[in-house]
Amino acid sequence: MQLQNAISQSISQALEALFGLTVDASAISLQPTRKEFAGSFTFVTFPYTKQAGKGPEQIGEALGAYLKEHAAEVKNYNVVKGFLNLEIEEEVWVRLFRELMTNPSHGQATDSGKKVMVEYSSPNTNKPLHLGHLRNNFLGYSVSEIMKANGHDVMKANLVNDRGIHICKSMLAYQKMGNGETPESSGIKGDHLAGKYYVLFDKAYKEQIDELVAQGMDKEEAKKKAPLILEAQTMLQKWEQGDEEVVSLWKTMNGWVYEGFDATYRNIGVDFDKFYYESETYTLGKERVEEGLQKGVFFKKPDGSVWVDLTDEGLDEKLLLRSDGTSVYITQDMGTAELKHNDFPYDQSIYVVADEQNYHFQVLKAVLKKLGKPYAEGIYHLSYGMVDLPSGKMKSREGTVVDADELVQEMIDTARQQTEELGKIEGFTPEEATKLYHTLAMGALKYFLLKVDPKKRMLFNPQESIDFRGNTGPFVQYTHARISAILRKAGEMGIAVDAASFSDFNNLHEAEQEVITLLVNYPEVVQEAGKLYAPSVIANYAYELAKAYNRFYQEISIFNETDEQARNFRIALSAMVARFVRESMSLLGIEVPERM
RNA sequence: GGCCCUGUAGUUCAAUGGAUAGAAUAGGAGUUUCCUAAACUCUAGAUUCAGGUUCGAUUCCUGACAGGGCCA
Repeated sequence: MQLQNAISQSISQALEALFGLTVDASAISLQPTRKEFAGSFTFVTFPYTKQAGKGPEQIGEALGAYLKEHAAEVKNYNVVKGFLNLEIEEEVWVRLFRELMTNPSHGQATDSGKKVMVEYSSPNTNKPLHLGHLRNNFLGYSVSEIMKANGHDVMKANLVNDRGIHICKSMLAYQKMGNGETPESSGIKGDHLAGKYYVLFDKAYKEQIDELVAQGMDKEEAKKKAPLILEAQTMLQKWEQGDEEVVSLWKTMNGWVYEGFDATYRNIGVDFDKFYYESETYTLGKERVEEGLQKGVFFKKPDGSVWVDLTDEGLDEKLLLRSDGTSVYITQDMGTAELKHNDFPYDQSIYVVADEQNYHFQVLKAVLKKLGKPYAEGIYHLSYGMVDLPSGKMKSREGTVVDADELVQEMIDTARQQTEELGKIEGFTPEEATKLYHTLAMGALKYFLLKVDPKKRMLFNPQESIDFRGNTGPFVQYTHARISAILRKAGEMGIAVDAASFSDFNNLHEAEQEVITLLVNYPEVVQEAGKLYAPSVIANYAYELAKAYNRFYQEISIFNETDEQARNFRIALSAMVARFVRESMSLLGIEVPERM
């Protein structure tokens, strides 16, 4: 921000004037002053002791005195050990506040000219979404919004895994046991219906295995020889040959699943600009293999399989094409990377995929680099950890999966219950109340999943995690609702929110100054979040802002203030907090209510 | 066996190499003639271990230990 730059400049000049040191202003780092000391910015003198030939405290004192004298922004200073704390003139804060008030694009970067593709969600069409998918979806959506705020042109893509043996399993079970059941006839949401048959398949398959083992067959062999799995494999072959009956069933069942996914996506508030289907892309990539062979960067083994040697990158040799000419996952991904780049010539391609695929993406990037693809450099794997339950890892086969739709519904029920207990729905129409419960439920859930560093495995405890107090989404939402009440009242009183209404105001409370500092900092936070692909940075910011405001709200009265300018300023300050709470939360995909 | 990720209060999470390691929750004590107490204030409590680099290490490096993942 400008203020920091100005101070860095002054420090640079001071170092030159006092000690004859030439230090570029951009190399001078300022940090926010810790709460227990007076001041807003802190300059650390230790790194300059040798060059200056003075002790840290001496340097601090000399710099502080010089800055107080020469830098208009600096009101006062104090030196603790080697830390120079600088206090800023109050009118500087008020001026900065007025500037951001009248700047509608504070926090929205100008067009960067860069294209960024974000692939996320990417579900299988054989079962409904679960808690892990929610982390993925929220991350993908939020990172997309953060990239937009950083001025990039963003395309959100979803690569649907709609083919393969897992779908055939559901289809086969449906053929055998479905009796023509449909989402309409059963009242079961399409994706859940497909999931039901996937589970049925697995159960029957297991029984067959047990039977074979009981007859004396080795377990591994039984897994391969069970009639059901053989049938499923036959079905996959038929699908690949375009068998009419199989393809028709596949289309029908996938159609149900898409309707189900659509409903879930709408409910959780995520969307996509483009869908890719693996059924359309799974044959791609073989041309890339051919290209690599011609360029001599891939090699063929005697059995005809194609490999790439990545040992120079610290990776292994990797299979790219089987000896029978069929492709593997990495082959397909090479193809889709090219396809995506043709569709949308990205500078950066972000893949939001779980961390079990870390190695896979290292390989993908390395292989594309070997092929000399310029877009390889822009590939970034946004890797995230599993969501664990208190009982351990989620396992679909053991029925310990937290279903996304059910979880959202539970959150909504909890929101309703809590709101009713607190007696907060007075004056709400039923529609407004329903909307509020949804907003709160999604706020709690999204915030909970996004406030944590994506890399980390996280624990989801259904009892403890659904909290509406403390460092949570609803806490931030509550702050917005409180401010909205203030703004409504100000409106009724005919007080307009504008900078002119407090033109002579200058006397800031500490709590007010803290809030302004946070507001002024918002664009940097957005930048930081973009650089790190980290919604958690935004979540922390929103929390800090809400917390700082609540302190102000508690300590300082607005409408009892007799000084009109001070009152107007506080209303304006409140309005700006509401604005940036709203903006930062929207980067997380979270809505904020007017009342709650 | 090789490679990758993660180890911080009882618990769930923070901390561009900087000060006395922050929050939340659970525990203890308070705040309502006043704009929404889903709030605020106070209190107690933690860096897995051993080396190294540095004026300074939760952070960087090496090695253990623990948890998780990937590749055969």
